[in-house]
Amino acid sequence: MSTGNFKHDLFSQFARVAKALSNGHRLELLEFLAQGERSVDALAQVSGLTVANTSQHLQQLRQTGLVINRKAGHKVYYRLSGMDVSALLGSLREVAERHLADVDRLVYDYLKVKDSLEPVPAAQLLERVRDGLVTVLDVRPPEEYAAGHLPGAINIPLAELEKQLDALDPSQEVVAYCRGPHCVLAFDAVSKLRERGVKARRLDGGLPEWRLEGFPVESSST
Amino acid sequence: MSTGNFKHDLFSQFARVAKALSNGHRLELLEFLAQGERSVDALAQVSGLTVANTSQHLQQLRQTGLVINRKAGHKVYYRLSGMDVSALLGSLREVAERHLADVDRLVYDYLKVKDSLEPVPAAQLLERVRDGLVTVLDVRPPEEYAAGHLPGAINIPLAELEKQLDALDPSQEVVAYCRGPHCVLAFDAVSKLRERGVKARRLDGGLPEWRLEGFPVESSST
DNA sequence: CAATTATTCAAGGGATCTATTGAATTAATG
DNA sequence: CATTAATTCAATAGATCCCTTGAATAATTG
Repeated sequence: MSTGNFKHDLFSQFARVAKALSNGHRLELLEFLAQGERSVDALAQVSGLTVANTSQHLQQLRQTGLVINRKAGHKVYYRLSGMDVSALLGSLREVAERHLADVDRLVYDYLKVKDSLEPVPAAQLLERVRDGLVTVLDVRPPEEYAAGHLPGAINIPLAELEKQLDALDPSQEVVAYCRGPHCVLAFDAVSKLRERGVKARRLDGGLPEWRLEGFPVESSST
Repeated sequence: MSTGNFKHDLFSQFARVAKALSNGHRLELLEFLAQGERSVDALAQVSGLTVANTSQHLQQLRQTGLVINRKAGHKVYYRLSGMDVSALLGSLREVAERHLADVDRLVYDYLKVKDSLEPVPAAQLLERVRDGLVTVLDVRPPEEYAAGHLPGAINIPLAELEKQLDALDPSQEVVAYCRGPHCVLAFDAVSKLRERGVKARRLDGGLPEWRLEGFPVESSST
């Protein structure tokens, strides 16, 4: 009977994919890649890993089909192989948050205390942008903003926020977002804005989650 | 700055969950558990693993919150901790099938050749059952059927199928299902039925996927 | 063509994972 | 209360994973 072998082989393949996700550094790399395409050394910089180490992790991700790369000049650019990878990461995040007490506590301690308000659902934000009611604020680094952002969003990286407060219309509510549901940038931005008396909330999820819902994404790259 | 530590800790936790999924045997155990609650030795039997080994794998799954257990008599029964775990497994499956050439080939060689017809979507099956147009056939072992099955489905394990052909109304189309999208039982059942001249198709997905769509599940256990 | 930049390759030690074995718990049974 | 059944625990060897280091490969630049 080859059916036993088939099942075994199939599950082994699924396990390969899970194994690629079974390392914190690789998950972090994937979150960066979910913002857009990036070169190896750019990823090494933002993740704080050695270049060689980054390269090896990326190759593992590539061998399991989670990312693909292209060579341009003497740089190699990696990106997610599809939005289904973002969906998988979202599933993983959700299960971890729901069933691991450690995660729940971490999230509560570091994030929830900073923002007791409910985040704005993506669909609702879209409506309110159409009606001109809110300013959408992207607090990620400019490279990530350039690679893709919410339509009409303005980009003020967190570090610049205090200096550029006047770029915001004080009569409008601000909705801030960054890389994903657990990215601290948007939490910090919202809390800073509120201290300055600006009405601010967080988007529910970051750019990858917005994309996954099928909403339009603007790109500055020409 | 504690934000770096927070991110690191968080991704490490996500990685723990992925690590629990990074072994073929554990994935197989999870697929069995997605059918319903089962004891350790029942799982050891169907998976072909040692009892001690099965127990250790189950404990790893438990430590990452993917399964929970309850003690009854001197048996311990494990089950999935939630349907989000089924959803995560589905995501993993989908990504693997879409991006790993090996999986695509495996599935094609072992399954697609057996059933060139498109499977029936769950929603469509529900309609046709209401109209009394189809016989729903559950080809899993009786324990799994007892733990939960599609409303009105009859249970004929694959091995019994030839003997019990007369239990099927020959004028009706049969829709067969089993444990999931890659479970061979339903594929084999459909092909056997067609050889006997019975009009047969497969359900798209198994019981866990049916549940995930929010459709009703019947249970024989009293 | 030599020098530089970005990435990959190769080898190593230390840690972690897996399956096996046999003993230890725990709860039911006679 | 001794016995049995189901599960877990503990210890072990072999495999795999992770990071570091230093060299090798390509593509670009002067």
